[in-house]
Amino acid sequence: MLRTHTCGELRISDVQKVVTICGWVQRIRNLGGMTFIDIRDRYGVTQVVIDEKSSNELHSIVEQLGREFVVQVRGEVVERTSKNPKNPTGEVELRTSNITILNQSELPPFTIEDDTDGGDELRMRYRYLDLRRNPVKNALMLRHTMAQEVRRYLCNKGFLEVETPFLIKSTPEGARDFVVPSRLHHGQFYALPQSPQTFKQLLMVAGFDRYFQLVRCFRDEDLRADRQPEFTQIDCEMSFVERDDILDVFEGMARHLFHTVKGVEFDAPFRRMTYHEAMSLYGTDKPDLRFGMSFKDIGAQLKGKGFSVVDNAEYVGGICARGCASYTRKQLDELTDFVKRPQVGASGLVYIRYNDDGTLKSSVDKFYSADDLMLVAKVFEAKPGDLMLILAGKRNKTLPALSELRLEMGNRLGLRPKNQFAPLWVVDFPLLEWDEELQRFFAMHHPFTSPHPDDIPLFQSNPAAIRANAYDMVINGVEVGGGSIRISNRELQQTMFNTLGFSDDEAEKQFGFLLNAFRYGAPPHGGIAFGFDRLCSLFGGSDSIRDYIAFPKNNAGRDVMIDSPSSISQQQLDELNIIIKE
RNA sequence: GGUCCGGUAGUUCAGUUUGGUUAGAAUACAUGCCUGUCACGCAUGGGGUCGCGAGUUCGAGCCUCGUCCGGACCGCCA
Repeated sequence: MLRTHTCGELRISDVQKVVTICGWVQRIRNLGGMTFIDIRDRYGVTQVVIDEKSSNELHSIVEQLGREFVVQVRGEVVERTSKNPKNPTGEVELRTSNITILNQSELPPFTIEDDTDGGDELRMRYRYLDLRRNPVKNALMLRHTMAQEVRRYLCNKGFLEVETPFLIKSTPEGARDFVVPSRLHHGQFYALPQSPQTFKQLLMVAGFDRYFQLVRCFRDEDLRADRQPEFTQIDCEMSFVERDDILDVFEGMARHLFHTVKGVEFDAPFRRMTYHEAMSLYGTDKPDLRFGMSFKDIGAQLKGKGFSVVDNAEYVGGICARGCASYTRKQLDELTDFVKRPQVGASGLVYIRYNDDGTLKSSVDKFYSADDLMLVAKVFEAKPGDLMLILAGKRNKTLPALSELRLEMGNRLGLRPKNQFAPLWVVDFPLLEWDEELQRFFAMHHPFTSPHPDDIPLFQSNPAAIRANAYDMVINGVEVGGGSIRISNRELQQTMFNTLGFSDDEAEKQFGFLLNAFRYGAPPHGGIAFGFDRLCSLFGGSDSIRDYIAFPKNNAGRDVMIDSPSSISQQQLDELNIIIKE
């Protein structure tokens, strides 16, 4: 070893030891008579001191040093005369007689500091330098810890980690596949898995009754701050279980992670909310329960008073923002502009202000008497000082818009602190979604999700009303995981495919391997998959998952460091029998 | 496929509203001074294809069009 200690471990108890450390030059402070050099590695920063009495040879080496030079420093650990309480190693320093330059460094394009001067693009291009910075390094360390704890918990519960193939076949439904041309089979292609869904079901048929995998998944769709084309799932499946068995095991996993990684405990069981309840109370299937402000339907109180926007609306609902009656005209206009943005899509905003003196003032006083408004205030259980915000319109447009408004008010009122966590299960999702454009049903979760047993007759009469035996874990408004009890019956699976518009032939061609497997004794099974990158960013208190991935891609799906994707040679194209269309 | 924002010193930005002398600041870097700094301090200095191309104009960092790159979002993401 070129070192005896890391840059993060020397303490006052090490005084008088002669040690050797290796690391990068963080900063040089030359005070004339004496020079301080901060040496950094993964573990911390240690100060090296060189004084006037040192040899000329040492001084000439120090003169050559620059930022990010890699050095080996040998010296005696001494107690500092002026200590730095901000640094864990700040009570000691290394009095050196010997510095070896292991490698020089060009001047890096941005400073390697917690608050760097580098912009996003530059830091992505020089990701290996960005990874030297504490915030990014700590994010990856958090990810490591979480991966370890996931494995420890699931291993203790008897889960077996099994790897599944990456070169598989393209299937319809769901996201766009990444595709890999086959050289050995002209005109044929592998696809990269969007998830190991069918393989983990086959593992259940194989009798591996508790499976998990920390696995890369690939989806060729446009990116967002919380979406990468390749991302990691904690993928799990269990046999001989019912829904609540799975919820119990994985609520346990979440608790284990919160306990070991964040020191956070939850006394009560995670709240369980039906999809229907989540939509009507919060306008979304992933409500942020760090704060209340749930929706109240006030159609009954407001309709029939001559205000056409409300009278013609399918849905009239609102939220009550406590203590916001003092909002100025400007603030109310901002909120109106907010809900009218195309991304939110409401046509306008009605407010009712409950003044401190007990009177009510609204933007629609023309249509409503004080008594009318008081009835609304009663529904909201509003008190003097509160502000009621109301939207009206089509139900499936207004609920999501009101959800956006609720989150915006939560942000404005500071009700969404990063270090508070509100987990819940959302259950009883619809099995199917009707696509107006294509005039067909799509599986809301995926085509292997089993319907609620009571709802199976509805396949004939009203498929849209079928509830799925599916569930999501939601934390702070983020869908961190989701799963379902699967169909393990060949006939029911075929009914499902038929409802989705597959002919028997097509189903056989696409999913024959699974249907065949179901001929040979498939156990009842179900599972769940967690978005590991999202889970990490949630634990780390960040909205972007990119910091939790060592080498992420930018928002156009490019890796700007290695410059991919890129062209390939004509020879490679020829081997693959591929012609690029101009 | 679409909408919006940005591209000026190594870096982060100002300057664009109203076209006009030598394009600024901070930081980084270099040199000098400084024996307890830890965002060291002080002084001095170097550093620019104003993303690229075309156009308008006597004159373009600034206006117009195109294009490339980056960021956020909508669609999309079972």
